[in-house]
Amino acid sequence: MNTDNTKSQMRKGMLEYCIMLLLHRQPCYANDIIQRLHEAEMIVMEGTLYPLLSRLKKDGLLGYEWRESTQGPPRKYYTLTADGQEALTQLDAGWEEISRTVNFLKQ
Amino acid sequence: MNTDNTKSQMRKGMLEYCIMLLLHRQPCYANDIIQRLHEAEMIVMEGTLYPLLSRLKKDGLLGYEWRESTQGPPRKYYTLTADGQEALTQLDAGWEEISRTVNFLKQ
DNA sequence: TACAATACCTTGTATCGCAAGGTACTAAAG
DNA sequence: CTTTAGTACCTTGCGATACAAGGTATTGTA
Repeated sequence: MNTDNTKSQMRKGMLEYCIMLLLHRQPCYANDIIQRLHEAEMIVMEGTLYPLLSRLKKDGLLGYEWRESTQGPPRKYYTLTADGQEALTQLDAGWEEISRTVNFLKQ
Repeated sequence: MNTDNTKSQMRKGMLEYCIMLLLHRQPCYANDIIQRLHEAEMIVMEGTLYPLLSRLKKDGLLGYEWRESTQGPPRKYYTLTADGQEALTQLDAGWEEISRTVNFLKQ
């Protein structure tokens, strides 16, 4: 079997939650997010992250501001909006529910 | 925002894991699975479950046997194969990893 | 024989993660 | 001034999945 694929599927949707958890603490730009999630043992690809950030921005959950960089082009620093905070609260509940379900099934 | 969709996405892939956790304990047929997962607060649709069971069967993770029913047509009772047990162990590790990641990000 | 209940399965749609590739800006080297 | 390397942002095409809706087959009862 290809458990890698299944594990990848298990991460689906979790990414959105993890990114919002991250931005809840501090503004980040794309490479920040990739690196910090990597430290948390969650691998994210660029091709996954950018469309996700754009979607959350479009849904009003994220905002961003441009900041200059000393070593290259300017960066988009994303932050949680008020709606984003509220959505995060609901996703916290969703995570708790999944967690309860798994622990219940595992006994 | 539509957090329902996000929650649905968060469950993606988890379903496979939860079903295997369930079958690890006892053989079940489709409606058993739907009902037991419902008790564990995880909603599954028929149109989701049947293709998933077929796929796991095809991958050699599940086997099944027909059993007569006193109230209707016979039922397919699915069980975990040896390969399925092994895959379940790997998925346990995957779940632990995700769980660690989320808890790390939540501090 | 007709009908309802149960059980299994298929098709079409939307969404997502990912690999690959592309564009634009900055700074340093020639 | 031009070229090159590095950084940052974004898009396209593909495979996989959950779900809604609809279909088929078997059983028992009226």
